[in-house]
Amino acid sequence: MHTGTWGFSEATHRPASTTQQAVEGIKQYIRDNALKPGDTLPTESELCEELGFSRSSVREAIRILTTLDIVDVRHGTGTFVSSTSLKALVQGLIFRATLDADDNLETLRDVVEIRQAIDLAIGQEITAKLDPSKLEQLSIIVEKMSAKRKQGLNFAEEDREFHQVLLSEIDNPIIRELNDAFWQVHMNVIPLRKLEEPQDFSRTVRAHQDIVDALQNNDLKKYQESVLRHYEPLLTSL
Amino acid sequence: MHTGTWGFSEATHRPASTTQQAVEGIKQYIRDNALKPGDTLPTESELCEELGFSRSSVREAIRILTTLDIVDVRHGTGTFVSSTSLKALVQGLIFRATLDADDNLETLRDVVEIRQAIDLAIGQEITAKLDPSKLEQLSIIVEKMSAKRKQGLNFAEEDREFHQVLLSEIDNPIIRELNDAFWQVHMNVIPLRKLEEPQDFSRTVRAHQDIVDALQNNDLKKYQESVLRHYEPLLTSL
DNA sequence: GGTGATTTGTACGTATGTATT
DNA sequence: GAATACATACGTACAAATCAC
Repeated sequence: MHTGTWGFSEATHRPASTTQQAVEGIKQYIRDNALKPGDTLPTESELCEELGFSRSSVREAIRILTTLDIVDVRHGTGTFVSSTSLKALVQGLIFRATLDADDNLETLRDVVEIRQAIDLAIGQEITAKLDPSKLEQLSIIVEKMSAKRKQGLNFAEEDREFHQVLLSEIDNPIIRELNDAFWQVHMNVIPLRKLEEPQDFSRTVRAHQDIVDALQNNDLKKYQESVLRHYEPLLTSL
Repeated sequence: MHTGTWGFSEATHRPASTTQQAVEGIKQYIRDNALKPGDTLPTESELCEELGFSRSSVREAIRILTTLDIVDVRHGTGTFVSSTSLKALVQGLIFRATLDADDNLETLRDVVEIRQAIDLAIGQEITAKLDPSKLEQLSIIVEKMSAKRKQGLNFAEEDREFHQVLLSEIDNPIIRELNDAFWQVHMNVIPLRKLEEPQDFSRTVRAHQDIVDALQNNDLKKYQESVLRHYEPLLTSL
């Protein structure tokens, strides 16, 4: 039983649409020519000739591949191979979260729970690969966060950077991308809700500091407690 | 600083393309009319009027939303709201895996590692929500797996079902979907590689039985050991 | 079962906006 | 600024699938 790319078991073996054929054709072109991220693809008209499909079909195929972040189109310049990311996951989850934004916030809570689960799951690898220079980086970021908070400024970028540096020692790139993807979803959904209380910001900064401290002591248990404390104010408010 | 849906900080505030406007328009239409999965959207021509864009732009927008599994298009019938899934994540990761299929299998290893991490992370919730009827279901599935293995048959569907039932008690739907998404990626990528050895299949069946046993004893530690054993043959071969 | 109406799918032509040289 | 190459947008026509009558 072959189930195709989507994992369905399509009983009806309908011939793939022209657009889908074009999608597969372009994917195959990338593989055959071993194109790397940043490499240019043929122009739309060239792709039309190459694949034997009309402009419309090729364009719709390119839209699909753009959405999956497999290619990157720059107006007036050309089409390029993209370093595939989890952009589509982010978009899909943000839309889902905005659907029920008015009456409940389940999706946001789910997202935060997963961020917490990821941070907990990587605890062992993180503490094992302790790197003094990374710890130094983390400390500096927390200081910046603290400074911004005292000025009443938003420290979202520092927050993102903190978690990225924290994950930078993790071998598995997909975990790193999932981590950032859920961070993006989280931050895009938060504005739809009422803002956090000021005391929560203060607690958040302290929680980041706790994580650094735990890592400095190479203390897995304390790390996990700090992670739980980091997300606690959010989860209880949801 | 507003960063838009993608989390970028676009310095150049270029006006969104017509296609992107159409995407947002259709999303907004779904929200405004509180459409639920399965509900029909206006026809393409009606959407063109409603949004004021040409058919091509609306079509490309629909392609994007189809890729994100936000809408579902049926030829000759109409366009429907879809229950958003992680289909796009699956497609993107499968493509990534096929890129380096010939020389290495990093992506497959990364995917298996994440499956393992998810199964480990849910251990506490799983063992806490022990349900005899679910355990019964799991036992039956393992028996089916065992029977199929002895006949030399593929038991992928039973494997999928096992992990779905295992996760069915988890509250967080996104975790359930992630679990299934990574299962799909895993199974779609496996055929690109050499088949597993027969003794691995036997070990896999036993590992599933071990998981059921651990849950029957409500033994978290044994559950985690079983999960590790479940993925071990795969990870070492990668 | 067949026919026509409806809806999406494909093709092509033309004009316009955009970036590079 | 001009020329070129490219993507973007729109409109129209027809093909293919589906459904109701």
